[in-house]
Amino acid sequence: MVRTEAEVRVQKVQQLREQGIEPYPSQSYQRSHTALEVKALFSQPGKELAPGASDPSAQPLKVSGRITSKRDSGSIIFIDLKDISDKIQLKIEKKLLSTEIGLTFKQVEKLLDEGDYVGAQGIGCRTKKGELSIQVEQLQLLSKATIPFPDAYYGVNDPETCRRHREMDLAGNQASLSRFAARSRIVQGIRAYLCQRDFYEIETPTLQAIYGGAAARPFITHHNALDVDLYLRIAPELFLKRAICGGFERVFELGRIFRNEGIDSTHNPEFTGLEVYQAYADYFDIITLVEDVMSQAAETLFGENLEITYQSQTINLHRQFDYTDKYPSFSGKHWQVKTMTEAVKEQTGLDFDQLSLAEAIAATEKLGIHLSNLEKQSLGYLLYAVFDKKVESTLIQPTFIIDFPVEVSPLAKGHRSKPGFVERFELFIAGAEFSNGFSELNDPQEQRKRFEEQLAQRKAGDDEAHPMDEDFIQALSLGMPNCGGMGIGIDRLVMLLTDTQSIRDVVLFPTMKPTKESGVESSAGE
RNA sequence: GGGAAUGUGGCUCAAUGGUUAGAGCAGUCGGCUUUUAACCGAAUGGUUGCGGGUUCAAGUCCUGCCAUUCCCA
Repeated sequence: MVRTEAEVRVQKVQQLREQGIEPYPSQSYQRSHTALEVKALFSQPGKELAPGASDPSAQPLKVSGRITSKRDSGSIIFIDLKDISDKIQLKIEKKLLSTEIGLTFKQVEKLLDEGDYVGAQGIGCRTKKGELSIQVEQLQLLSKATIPFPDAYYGVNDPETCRRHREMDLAGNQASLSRFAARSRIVQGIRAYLCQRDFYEIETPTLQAIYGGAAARPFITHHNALDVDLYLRIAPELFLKRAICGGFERVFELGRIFRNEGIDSTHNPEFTGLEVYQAYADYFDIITLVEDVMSQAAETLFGENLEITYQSQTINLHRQFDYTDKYPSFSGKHWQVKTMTEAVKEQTGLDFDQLSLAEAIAATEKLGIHLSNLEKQSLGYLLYAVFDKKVESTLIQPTFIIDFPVEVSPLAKGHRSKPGFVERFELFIAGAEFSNGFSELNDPQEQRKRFEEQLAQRKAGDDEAHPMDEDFIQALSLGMPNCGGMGIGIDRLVMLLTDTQSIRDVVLFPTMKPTKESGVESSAGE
Protein backbone atom coordinates (compact mmCIF):
# COMPACT_ATOMS: atom_id res chain seq x y z
CA MET A 1 0.00 0.00 0.00
CA VAL A 2 1.46 3.34 -1.10
CA ARG A 3 1.12 5.89 1.66
CA THR A 4 3.72 8.64 1.88
CA GLU A 5 4.10 11.42 -0.62
CA ALA A 6 7.58 10.16 -1.49
CA GLU A 7 6.16 6.72 -2.27
CA VAL A 8 3.39 8.25 -4.35
CA ARG A 9 5.92 10.24 -6.35
CA VAL A 10 8.12 7.20 -6.99
CA GLN A 11 5.01 5.44 -8.20
CA LYS A 12 4.34 8.35 -10.57
CA VAL A 13 7.76 7.79 -12.13
CA GLN A 14 6.66 4.24 -12.86
CA GLN A 15 3.30 5.37 -14.22
CA LEU A 16 4.94 7.91 -16.53
CA ARG A 17 7.22 5.24 -17.96
CA GLU A 18 4.24 2.95 -18.50
CA GLN A 19 2.60 5.79 -20.44
CA GLY A 20 5.67 6.26 -22.62
CA ILE A 21 7.02 9.35 -20.86
CA GLU A 22 10.64 9.21 -19.69
CA PRO A 23 10.80 11.14 -16.39
CA TYR A 24 14.57 11.71 -16.74
CA PRO A 25 15.19 12.35 -20.45
CA SER A 26 18.77 12.89 -21.60
CA GLN A 27 18.32 15.22 -24.56
CA SER A 28 18.89 18.92 -24.01
CA TYR A 29 16.05 21.39 -23.73
CA GLN A 30 17.02 24.76 -25.16
CA ARG A 31 14.97 27.59 -23.76
CA SER A 32 14.51 30.68 -25.89
CA HIS A 33 13.89 32.98 -22.92
CA THR A 34 14.39 33.03 -19.18
CA ALA A 35 11.42 34.04 -17.05
CA LEU A 36 12.92 37.49 -16.64
CA GLU A 37 13.46 37.82 -20.38
CA VAL A 38 9.83 36.93 -21.04
CA LYS A 39 8.77 39.67 -18.65
CA ALA A 40 11.19 42.11 -20.26
CA LEU A 41 9.89 41.20 -23.72
CA PHE A 42 6.33 42.15 -22.88
CA SER A 43 7.23 45.32 -21.05
CA GLN A 44 8.77 46.80 -24.20
CA PRO A 45 6.87 49.75 -25.66
CA GLY A 46 4.24 48.45 -28.07
CA LYS A 47 4.55 44.89 -26.76
CA GLU A 48 2.51 45.35 -23.57
CA LEU A 49 -0.42 42.97 -23.33
CA ALA A 50 -3.79 43.98 -21.93
CA PRO A 51 -5.46 41.61 -19.44
CA GLY A 52 -7.00 38.73 -21.35
CA ALA A 53 -4.89 39.37 -24.46
CA SER A 54 -2.44 37.07 -26.24
CA ASP A 55 0.72 38.09 -28.08
CA PRO A 56 -0.65 39.24 -31.48
CA SER A 57 2.61 38.23 -33.19
CA ALA A 58 2.27 34.74 -31.64
CA GLN A 59 6.04 34.62 -31.11
CA PRO A 60 6.89 31.11 -29.90
CA LEU A 61 8.58 31.07 -26.49
CA LYS A 62 10.42 28.20 -24.83
CA VAL A 63 11.07 28.33 -21.12
CA SER A 64 12.30 25.79 -18.61
CA GLY A 65 12.41 25.59 -14.87
CA ARG A 66 10.99 24.09 -11.74
CA ILE A 67 7.34 23.91 -10.76
CA THR A 68 6.90 25.78 -7.50
CA SER A 69 3.12 25.92 -7.45
CA LYS A 70 0.31 24.24 -9.32
CA ARG A 71 -3.32 25.37 -9.29
CA ASP A 72 -5.86 23.15 -11.03
CA SER A 73 -9.27 24.64 -11.68
CA GLY A 74 -10.88 22.04 -13.87
CA SER A 75 -10.01 22.34 -17.51
CA ILE A 76 -7.34 24.95 -16.88
CA ILE A 77 -4.17 24.56 -14.82
CA PHE A 78 -1.81 27.31 -13.69
CA ILE A 79 1.78 26.51 -12.91
CA ASP A 80 4.42 28.80 -11.44
CA LEU A 81 7.68 28.03 -13.21
CA LYS A 82 10.84 29.19 -11.48
CA ASP A 83 14.22 29.51 -13.11
CA ILE A 84 17.38 31.23 -11.90
CA SER A 85 16.18 34.60 -13.17
CA ASP A 86 12.60 34.82 -11.93
CA LYS A 87 9.20 33.13 -12.00
CA ILE A 88 6.75 32.96 -14.87
CA GLN A 89 3.22 31.57 -14.87
CA LEU A 90 2.28 28.81 -17.27
CA LYS A 91 -1.36 28.68 -18.34
CA ILE A 92 -2.37 25.25 -19.52
CA GLU A 93 -5.74 24.89 -21.20
CA LYS A 94 -7.00 21.47 -22.10
CA LYS A 95 -8.14 22.48 -25.57
CA LEU A 96 -4.89 24.32 -26.44
CA LEU A 97 -2.38 21.72 -25.25
CA SER A 98 -0.78 19.56 -27.93
CA THR A 99 -2.01 15.99 -28.00
CA GLU A 100 0.97 14.89 -30.10
CA ILE A 101 4.07 16.04 -28.22
CA GLY A 102 4.81 16.08 -24.53
CA LEU A 103 2.50 15.59 -21.61
CA THR A 104 -1.25 15.26 -21.96
CA PHE A 105 -3.57 17.42 -19.90
CA LYS A 106 -4.41 14.47 -17.71
CA GLN A 107 -0.71 13.73 -17.12
CA VAL A 108 -0.13 17.35 -16.14
CA GLU A 109 -3.08 17.10 -13.79
CA LYS A 110 -2.22 13.79 -12.18
CA LEU A 111 1.50 13.18 -12.52
CA LEU A 112 3.20 16.59 -12.22
CA ASP A 113 4.12 17.93 -8.81
CA GLU A 114 5.86 20.86 -7.20
CA GLY A 115 9.59 20.39 -7.55
CA ASP A 116 9.44 18.78 -10.99
CA TYR A 117 11.41 20.35 -13.83
CA VAL A 118 9.58 21.01 -17.06
CA GLY A 119 10.10 22.73 -20.38
CA ALA A 120 7.21 24.64 -21.88
CA GLN A 121 6.56 26.03 -25.32
CA GLY A 122 3.82 28.54 -26.04
CA ILE A 123 3.03 32.16 -26.64
CA GLY A 124 2.90 35.12 -24.32
CA CYS A 125 -0.43 36.15 -22.86
CA ARG A 126 -1.91 38.02 -19.98
CA THR A 127 -4.66 36.45 -17.90
CA LYS A 128 -7.91 38.21 -17.05
CA LYS A 129 -6.44 39.00 -13.65
CA GLY A 130 -3.46 40.59 -15.38
CA GLU A 131 -0.72 38.02 -14.74
CA LEU A 132 1.78 37.73 -17.58
CA SER A 133 1.80 34.06 -18.54
CA ILE A 134 2.72 31.60 -21.22
CA GLN A 135 -0.18 29.96 -22.99
CA VAL A 136 1.32 26.49 -23.19
CA GLU A 137 1.12 24.42 -26.36
CA GLN A 138 3.67 21.77 -25.44
CA LEU A 139 4.81 20.75 -21.98
CA GLN A 140 7.71 18.37 -21.51
CA LEU A 141 8.82 16.72 -18.30
CA LEU A 142 12.56 17.25 -17.81
CA SER A 143 13.02 15.72 -14.36
CA LYS A 144 10.72 14.30 -11.72
CA ALA A 145 11.20 15.13 -8.04
CA THR A 146 10.45 12.20 -5.74
CA ILE A 147 10.42 13.75 -2.30
CA PRO A 148 8.05 16.46 -1.08
CA PHE A 149 8.97 19.97 -2.12
CA PRO A 150 9.35 22.67 0.57
CA ASP A 151 6.12 24.44 1.44
CA ALA A 152 5.36 27.15 -1.11
CA TYR A 153 4.53 29.73 1.51
CA TYR A 154 6.53 28.89 4.60
CA GLY A 155 9.58 27.39 2.92
CA VAL A 156 11.87 25.54 5.32
CA ASN A 157 12.44 27.29 8.64
CA ASP A 158 14.32 24.74 10.70
CA PRO A 159 17.95 25.94 10.73
CA GLU A 160 19.25 22.40 10.99
CA THR A 161 17.40 21.25 7.87
CA CYS A 162 18.48 24.39 6.01
CA ARG A 163 22.14 23.75 6.78
CA ARG A 164 22.31 19.97 6.50
CA HIS A 165 20.20 19.96 3.34
CA ARG A 166 21.05 23.28 1.77
CA GLU A 167 19.32 22.26 -1.44
CA MET A 168 16.01 22.30 0.46
CA ASP A 169 16.83 25.77 1.76
CA LEU A 170 17.81 27.06 -1.69
CA ALA A 171 14.79 25.49 -3.34
CA GLY A 172 12.32 26.67 -0.73
CA ASN A 173 13.70 30.04 0.35
CA GLN A 174 14.45 32.60 -2.34
CA ALA A 175 16.29 34.74 0.22
CA SER A 176 18.80 31.95 0.70
CA LEU A 177 19.40 31.52 -3.03
CA SER A 178 19.82 35.28 -3.37
CA ARG A 179 22.28 35.36 -0.48
CA PHE A 180 24.54 32.75 -2.03
CA ALA A 181 24.24 34.41 -5.42
CA ALA A 182 25.39 37.63 -3.74
CA ARG A 183 28.32 35.77 -2.26
CA SER A 184 29.34 34.57 -5.69
CA ARG A 185 29.14 38.09 -7.09
CA ILE A 186 31.17 39.49 -4.20
CA VAL A 187 33.94 36.93 -4.72
CA GLN A 188 33.87 37.43 -8.46
CA GLY A 189 34.03 41.20 -8.00
CA ILE A 190 37.04 40.99 -5.70
CA ARG A 191 38.92 38.76 -8.14
CA ALA A 192 38.17 41.04 -11.05
CA TYR A 193 39.14 44.12 -9.07
CA LEU A 194 42.50 42.75 -7.96
CA CYS A 195 43.34 41.45 -11.42
CA GLN A 196 42.50 44.85 -12.82
CA ARG A 197 44.94 46.35 -10.28
CA ASP A 198 47.68 44.07 -11.70
CA PHE A 199 47.65 41.44 -8.96
CA TYR A 200 48.37 37.86 -10.00
CA GLU A 201 46.15 35.20 -8.51
CA ILE A 202 48.37 32.32 -7.46
CA GLU A 203 47.79 29.01 -5.69
CA THR A 204 49.82 27.74 -2.76
CA PRO A 205 49.65 24.46 -0.85
CA THR A 206 46.74 23.58 1.37
CA LEU A 207 48.76 20.54 2.52
CA GLN A 208 51.75 21.85 4.43
CA ALA A 209 54.56 20.10 6.33
CA ILE A 210 54.90 23.13 8.61
CA TYR A 211 51.79 25.19 9.26
CA GLY A 212 52.25 28.90 9.74
CA GLY A 213 51.12 32.41 9.03
CA ALA A 214 48.63 32.63 11.88
CA ALA A 215 48.06 31.66 15.49
CA ALA A 216 45.71 28.68 15.31
CA ARG A 217 45.49 24.94 15.80
CA PRO A 218 45.69 22.94 12.57
CA PHE A 219 44.01 19.83 11.22
CA ILE A 220 46.50 17.01 10.87
CA THR A 221 46.41 14.49 8.07
CA HIS A 222 48.75 11.86 6.72
CA HIS A 223 50.35 11.28 3.36
CA ASN A 224 50.69 7.52 2.88
CA ALA A 225 53.33 7.34 0.12
CA LEU A 226 55.65 9.80 1.85
CA ASP A 227 54.66 8.46 5.27
CA VAL A 228 54.60 11.94 6.76
CA ASP A 229 52.00 13.89 8.65
CA LEU A 230 50.86 17.02 6.88
CA TYR A 231 48.78 19.93 8.09
CA LEU A 232 45.88 21.63 6.38
CA ARG A 233 46.93 25.24 6.05
CA ILE A 234 45.86 27.75 8.67
CA ALA A 235 46.99 30.57 6.31
CA PRO A 236 48.72 30.87 2.93
CA GLU A 237 50.86 33.80 4.10
CA LEU A 238 54.35 32.32 4.12
CA PHE A 239 54.06 30.79 0.64
CA LEU A 240 52.65 34.00 -0.82
CA LYS A 241 55.58 35.94 0.59
CA ARG A 242 57.95 33.36 -0.89
CA ALA A 243 56.40 34.17 -4.26
CA ILE A 244 57.21 37.85 -3.58
CA CYS A 245 60.79 36.79 -2.72
CA GLY A 246 60.90 35.14 -6.14
CA GLY A 247 59.99 38.26 -8.05
CA PHE A 248 56.19 38.56 -8.11
CA GLU A 249 55.33 42.09 -7.04
CA ARG A 250 51.59 41.79 -6.51
CA VAL A 251 49.93 38.49 -5.66
CA PHE A 252 46.76 37.27 -4.05
CA GLU A 253 45.14 34.00 -3.16
CA LEU A 254 41.47 33.52 -2.49
CA GLY A 255 40.83 30.13 -1.03
CA ARG A 256 39.91 27.80 1.74
CA ILE A 257 41.67 27.90 5.11
CA PHE A 258 41.27 25.32 7.88
CA ARG A 259 41.48 25.89 11.61
CA ASN A 260 40.84 23.17 14.14
CA GLU A 261 38.89 25.26 16.60
CA GLY A 262 35.43 25.74 17.97
CA ILE A 263 32.33 26.32 15.88
CA ASP A 264 30.10 29.29 16.57
CA SER A 265 28.19 31.97 14.70
CA THR A 266 31.41 33.56 13.38
CA HIS A 267 33.66 30.49 13.08
CA ASN A 268 33.48 27.57 10.67
CA PRO A 269 36.42 25.11 10.68
CA GLU A 270 36.94 25.76 6.98
CA PHE A 271 36.47 29.26 5.72
CA THR A 272 37.50 31.43 2.82
CA GLY A 273 40.37 33.83 3.13
CA LEU A 274 41.72 36.43 0.79
CA GLU A 275 45.39 37.27 1.20
CA VAL A 276 47.09 39.99 -0.81
CA TYR A 277 50.76 41.05 -0.91
CA GLN A 278 52.10 44.14 -2.60
CA ALA A 279 55.80 44.94 -3.00
CA TYR A 280 57.10 48.40 -2.09
CA ALA A 281 54.01 49.08 0.02
CA ASP A 282 53.71 49.78 3.75
CA TYR A 283 50.80 49.22 6.06
CA PHE A 284 49.18 52.55 5.25
CA ASP A 285 49.07 51.58 1.57
CA ILE A 286 47.58 48.25 2.57
CA ILE A 287 44.93 49.86 4.76
CA THR A 288 43.87 51.78 1.69
CA LEU A 289 43.85 48.56 -0.34
CA VAL A 290 41.60 46.88 2.25
CA GLU A 291 39.21 49.82 2.02
CA ASP A 292 39.30 49.65 -1.77
CA VAL A 293 38.60 45.92 -1.91
CA MET A 294 35.82 46.00 0.68
CA SER A 295 34.20 49.09 -0.81
CA GLN A 296 34.33 47.50 -4.24
CA ALA A 297 32.64 44.40 -2.83
CA ALA A 298 29.96 46.54 -1.17
CA GLU A 299 29.39 48.50 -4.37
CA THR A 300 28.72 45.31 -6.34
CA LEU A 301 25.65 44.87 -4.10
CA PHE A 302 24.67 48.39 -3.06
CA GLY A 303 26.04 50.76 -5.67
CA GLU A 304 26.96 54.18 -4.33
CA ASN A 305 25.00 54.11 -1.09
CA LEU A 306 27.37 52.50 1.40
CA GLU A 307 25.32 53.10 4.51
CA ILE A 308 24.19 49.58 5.21
CA THR A 309 22.26 47.78 7.91
CA TYR A 310 23.77 44.88 9.79
CA GLN A 311 21.63 43.17 12.43
CA SER A 312 19.67 46.40 13.03
CA GLN A 313 22.84 48.52 13.32
CA THR A 314 23.64 51.12 10.72
CA ILE A 315 27.16 50.68 9.39
CA ASN A 316 28.61 53.55 7.42
CA LEU A 317 31.15 52.31 4.90
CA HIS A 318 31.80 55.74 3.42
CA ARG A 319 35.39 56.88 3.95
CA GLN A 320 35.24 60.23 5.70
CA PHE A 321 38.30 60.72 7.93
CA ASP A 322 41.49 62.59 7.04
CA TYR A 323 44.74 61.67 8.77
CA THR A 324 47.31 63.69 6.85
CA ASP A 325 48.11 65.84 9.91
CA LYS A 326 48.91 62.81 12.01
CA TYR A 327 50.33 60.51 9.30
CA PRO A 328 51.61 62.69 6.43
CA SER A 329 52.11 59.81 3.99
CA PHE A 330 48.56 58.53 4.58
CA SER A 331 46.63 60.66 2.11
CA GLY A 332 42.99 60.57 1.11
CA LYS A 333 39.84 59.82 3.09
CA HIS A 334 39.66 56.72 5.27
CA TRP A 335 37.68 54.79 7.83
CA GLN A 336 38.55 55.46 11.45
CA VAL A 337 42.14 54.74 12.43
CA LYS A 338 43.29 54.44 16.04
CA THR A 339 46.39 52.96 17.59
CA MET A 340 45.76 50.09 19.93
CA THR A 341 47.14 52.16 22.80
CA GLU A 342 44.71 55.00 22.00
CA ALA A 343 41.75 52.67 21.67
CA VAL A 344 42.48 50.97 25.00
CA LYS A 345 42.92 54.32 26.71
CA GLU A 346 39.63 55.61 25.31
CA GLN A 347 37.65 52.58 26.34
CA THR A 348 39.25 51.73 29.70
CA GLY A 349 41.21 54.80 30.80
CA LEU A 350 44.42 52.73 30.99
CA ASP A 351 47.37 54.52 29.40
CA PHE A 352 49.90 51.87 28.44
CA ASP A 353 52.37 54.60 27.46
CA GLN A 354 52.63 55.57 31.13
CA LEU A 355 52.13 52.33 33.11
CA SER A 356 54.83 50.06 34.49
CA LEU A 357 54.30 46.33 34.05
CA ALA A 358 53.30 45.86 37.69
CA GLU A 359 50.85 48.78 37.55
CA ALA A 360 49.39 47.50 34.30
CA ILE A 361 48.85 43.99 35.70
CA ALA A 362 47.07 45.39 38.74
CA ALA A 363 44.93 47.75 36.67
CA THR A 364 44.03 45.03 34.18
CA GLU A 365 42.96 42.58 36.84
CA LYS A 366 40.90 45.35 38.40
CA LEU A 367 38.95 45.46 35.12
CA GLY A 368 37.97 41.85 35.79
CA ILE A 369 40.25 40.36 33.17
CA HIS A 370 41.72 37.04 34.15
CA LEU A 371 45.34 36.93 32.96
CA SER A 372 47.38 33.90 31.95
CA ASN A 373 51.04 33.67 32.97
CA LEU A 374 51.97 34.48 29.39
CA GLU A 375 49.92 37.66 29.44
CA LYS A 376 51.62 38.82 32.64
CA GLN A 377 55.05 38.63 30.99
CA SER A 378 55.07 41.97 29.21
CA LEU A 379 53.17 45.17 28.55
CA GLY A 380 52.67 44.02 24.97
CA TYR A 381 50.74 40.90 25.89
CA LEU A 382 48.78 42.87 28.47
CA LEU A 383 47.83 45.62 26.06
CA TYR A 384 46.62 43.04 23.58
CA ALA A 385 44.67 41.18 26.26
CA VAL A 386 42.87 44.36 27.36
CA PHE A 387 42.15 45.30 23.75
CA ASP A 388 40.85 41.83 22.95
CA LYS A 389 38.54 41.61 25.95
CA LYS A 390 37.37 45.19 26.44
CA VAL A 391 37.65 47.10 23.18
CA GLU A 392 37.12 44.81 20.20
CA SER A 393 33.40 44.26 20.69
CA THR A 394 32.78 48.02 21.03
CA LEU A 395 34.10 48.82 17.54
CA ILE A 396 30.90 49.04 15.50
CA GLN A 397 31.74 51.50 12.72
CA PRO A 398 34.67 50.45 10.50
CA THR A 399 37.81 51.04 12.53
CA PHE A 400 41.43 50.18 11.84
CA ILE A 401 43.37 49.46 14.98
CA ILE A 402 47.06 50.00 14.22
CA ASP A 403 50.41 49.49 15.90
CA PHE A 404 50.25 46.13 17.65
CA PRO A 405 52.69 44.82 20.26
CA VAL A 406 55.54 42.88 18.69
CA GLU A 407 54.88 39.90 21.00
CA VAL A 408 51.64 39.01 19.21
CA SER A 409 52.88 39.78 15.69
CA PRO A 410 55.82 37.55 14.75
CA LEU A 411 55.61 38.23 11.00
CA ALA A 412 55.18 42.03 11.03
CA LYS A 413 57.90 44.61 10.60
CA GLY A 414 59.02 46.59 13.65
CA HIS A 415 57.47 50.03 13.94
CA ARG A 416 59.44 52.84 12.29
CA SER A 417 59.34 54.97 15.46
CA LYS A 418 57.80 53.02 18.37
CA PRO A 419 60.01 50.38 19.99
CA GLY A 420 58.12 47.28 21.07
CA PHE A 421 55.43 47.78 18.42
CA VAL A 422 54.97 46.64 14.83
CA GLU A 423 53.36 48.22 11.78
CA ARG A 424 50.24 46.12 11.88
CA PHE A 425 46.52 46.80 11.61
CA GLU A 426 43.30 44.96 12.11
CA LEU A 427 39.94 46.14 10.83
CA PHE A 428 36.87 45.83 13.04
CA ILE A 429 33.26 46.29 12.04
CA ALA A 430 30.21 45.49 14.15
CA GLY A 431 32.50 44.24 16.90
CA ALA A 432 34.22 41.60 14.76
CA GLU A 433 37.56 41.33 13.02
CA PHE A 434 37.39 41.62 9.25
CA SER A 435 40.96 42.11 8.15
CA ASN A 436 44.53 41.86 9.38
CA GLY A 437 47.64 43.17 7.71
CA PHE A 438 51.02 44.73 8.11
CA SER A 439 54.24 46.01 6.73
CA GLU A 440 55.86 42.63 6.22
CA LEU A 441 58.98 41.73 8.16
CA ASN A 442 61.68 41.16 5.52
CA ASP A 443 64.83 41.02 7.66
CA PRO A 444 65.76 37.32 7.82
CA GLN A 445 67.80 37.65 11.03
CA GLU A 446 64.98 39.46 12.78
CA GLN A 447 62.49 36.87 11.49
CA ARG A 448 64.63 34.06 12.92
CA LYS A 449 64.71 35.83 16.27
CA ARG A 450 60.91 36.22 16.22
CA PHE A 451 60.43 32.52 15.46
CA GLU A 452 62.79 31.63 18.30
CA GLU A 453 60.74 33.75 20.68
CA GLN A 454 57.64 31.94 19.44
CA LEU A 455 59.31 28.59 20.10
CA ALA A 456 60.00 29.72 23.65
CA GLN A 457 56.32 30.59 24.05
CA ARG A 458 55.36 27.21 22.65
CA LYS A 459 57.55 25.51 25.27
CA ALA A 460 55.88 27.70 27.88
CA GLY A 461 52.55 26.19 26.89
CA ASP A 462 51.17 28.43 24.14
CA ASP A 463 50.08 25.85 21.58
CA GLU A 464 49.12 28.56 19.10
CA ALA A 465 52.68 29.93 18.96
CA HIS A 466 54.23 30.03 15.52
CA PRO A 467 56.55 27.15 14.56
CA MET A 468 60.04 27.71 13.09
CA ASP A 469 60.06 27.67 9.29
CA GLU A 470 63.57 27.41 7.82
CA ASP A 471 62.32 27.42 4.23
CA PHE A 472 60.64 30.75 4.86
CA ILE A 473 63.77 32.23 6.42
CA GLN A 474 65.80 31.03 3.44
CA ALA A 475 63.32 32.76 1.14
CA LEU A 476 63.65 36.02 3.08
CA SER A 477 67.42 35.57 2.91
CA LEU A 478 67.21 35.58 -0.88
CA GLY A 479 65.70 39.03 -0.47
CA MET A 480 62.11 40.22 -0.21
CA PRO A 481 61.31 43.79 -1.27
CA ASN A 482 59.72 45.92 1.38
CA CYS A 483 56.17 44.81 1.14
CA GLY A 484 52.75 45.09 2.70
CA GLY A 485 50.16 42.35 3.00
CA MET A 486 46.69 41.73 4.29
CA GLY A 487 43.99 39.15 4.72
CA ILE A 488 40.23 39.56 4.61
CA GLY A 489 37.76 37.01 5.91
CA ILE A 490 35.43 36.57 2.98
CA ASP A 491 32.71 34.78 4.94
CA ARG A 492 32.42 37.63 7.43
CA LEU A 493 32.44 40.15 4.62
CA VAL A 494 29.54 38.31 3.00
CA MET A 495 27.75 38.19 6.37
CA LEU A 496 28.14 41.95 6.71
CA LEU A 497 26.98 42.73 3.20
CA THR A 498 24.04 40.33 3.24
CA ASP A 499 23.01 41.13 6.83
CA THR A 500 23.46 37.50 7.89
CA GLN A 501 23.78 36.62 11.56
CA SER A 502 25.54 33.24 11.31
CA ILE A 503 28.55 32.21 9.22
CA ARG A 504 26.72 28.93 8.64
CA ASP A 505 24.29 30.78 6.40
CA VAL A 506 26.94 32.23 4.13
CA VAL A 507 28.78 28.91 3.77
CA LEU A 508 26.72 26.70 1.49
CA PHE A 509 27.54 23.47 3.27
CA PRO A 510 28.82 24.35 6.75
CA THR A 511 30.53 21.82 8.97
CA MET A 512 27.88 19.91 10.92
CA LYS A 513 28.19 16.98 13.23
CA PRO A 514 27.37 13.87 11.19
CA THR A 515 24.12 12.10 12.00
CA LYS A 516 23.44 8.40 11.85
CA GLU A 517 21.13 9.05 8.91
CA SER A 518 24.04 10.43 6.89
CA GLY A 519 25.77 7.06 7.18
CA VAL A 520 28.81 8.26 9.13
CA GLU A 521 29.61 6.78 12.52
CA SER A 522 31.71 8.95 14.79
CA SER A 523 35.16 7.43 15.35
CA ALA A 524 35.54 4.98 18.18
CA GLY A 525 37.89 5.28 21.12
CA GLU A 526 37.29 8.81 22.23
C1' G B 1 34.62 24.28 28.28
C1' G B 2 30.02 26.72 31.00
C1' G B 3 24.84 28.34 30.83
C1' A B 4 19.97 28.71 28.64
C1' A B 5 16.43 27.08 25.08
C1' U B 6 14.40 23.86 21.36
C1' G B 7 13.11 18.86 19.21
C1' U B 8 5.20 16.93 17.93
C1' G B 9 2.71 13.88 10.45
C1' G B 10 6.64 15.64 4.39
C1' C B 11 6.42 21.40 5.63
C1' U B 12 4.65 25.44 9.16
C1' C B 13 2.63 25.33 13.92
C1' A B 14 -1.20 24.01 18.28
C1' A B 15 -2.22 21.04 22.66
C1' U B 16 -3.49 23.88 32.23
C1' G B 17 -0.14 16.51 34.04
C1' G B 18 -6.48 14.37 32.45
C1' U B 19 -11.21 11.98 26.47
C1' U B 20 -8.95 8.71 20.99
C1' A B 21 -2.33 14.40 20.30
C1' G B 22 -5.25 18.94 16.73
C1' A B 23 -5.05 22.66 12.51
C1' G B 24 -3.35 24.80 7.77
C1' C B 25 -0.40 23.51 3.61
C1' A B 26 1.53 19.37 0.63
C1' G B 27 0.08 14.39 -0.90
C1' U B 28 -4.65 10.89 -2.20
C1' C B 29 -9.92 10.68 -4.12
C1' G B 30 -13.96 13.81 -6.06
C1' G B 31 -15.71 18.83 -7.96
C1' C B 32 -14.71 23.45 -10.54
C1' U B 33 -13.42 27.24 -17.79
C1' U B 34 -8.86 32.43 -15.32
C1' U B 35 -5.90 30.72 -10.56
C1' U B 36 -1.75 33.02 -8.17
C1' A B 37 -0.75 31.22 0.01
C1' A B 38 -6.65 29.35 -5.60
C1' C B 39 -11.32 27.51 -3.89
C1' C B 40 -15.24 23.55 -2.33
C1' G B 41 -16.10 18.39 -0.40
C1' A B 42 -14.11 13.69 1.54
C1' A B 43 -10.83 10.17 3.30
C1' U B 44 -5.80 9.33 4.81
C1' G B 45 -1.32 10.40 7.33
C1' G B 46 1.78 10.30 14.49
C1' U B 47 6.41 4.87 18.52
C1' U B 48 5.57 13.45 20.26
C1' G B 49 14.46 12.95 18.88
C1' C B 50 16.31 8.23 21.72
C1' G B 51 16.55 5.56 26.60
C1' G B 52 15.23 5.34 31.72
C1' G B 53 12.11 7.21 35.87
C1' U B 54 7.92 9.67 38.86
C1' U B 55 2.47 9.22 38.53
C1' C B 56 -3.98 6.25 38.72
C1' A B 57 -2.52 9.09 34.21
C1' A B 58 3.36 12.03 30.65
C1' G B 59 3.93 15.48 24.30
C1' U B 60 3.77 18.07 29.14
C1' C B 61 7.35 16.64 35.32
C1' C B 62 12.52 14.35 36.62
C1' U B 63 17.03 12.08 34.61
C1' G B 64 20.80 10.33 30.95
C1' C B 65 22.07 10.50 25.89
C1' C B 66 21.69 12.59 20.66
C1' A B 67 21.13 16.80 17.53
C1' U B 68 20.28 21.92 16.78
C1' U B 69 20.00 27.16 18.29
C1' C B 70 21.46 31.34 21.22
C1' C B 71 24.63 33.55 24.97
C1' C B 72 29.24 33.44 27.79
C1' A B 73 34.67 31.92 28.33
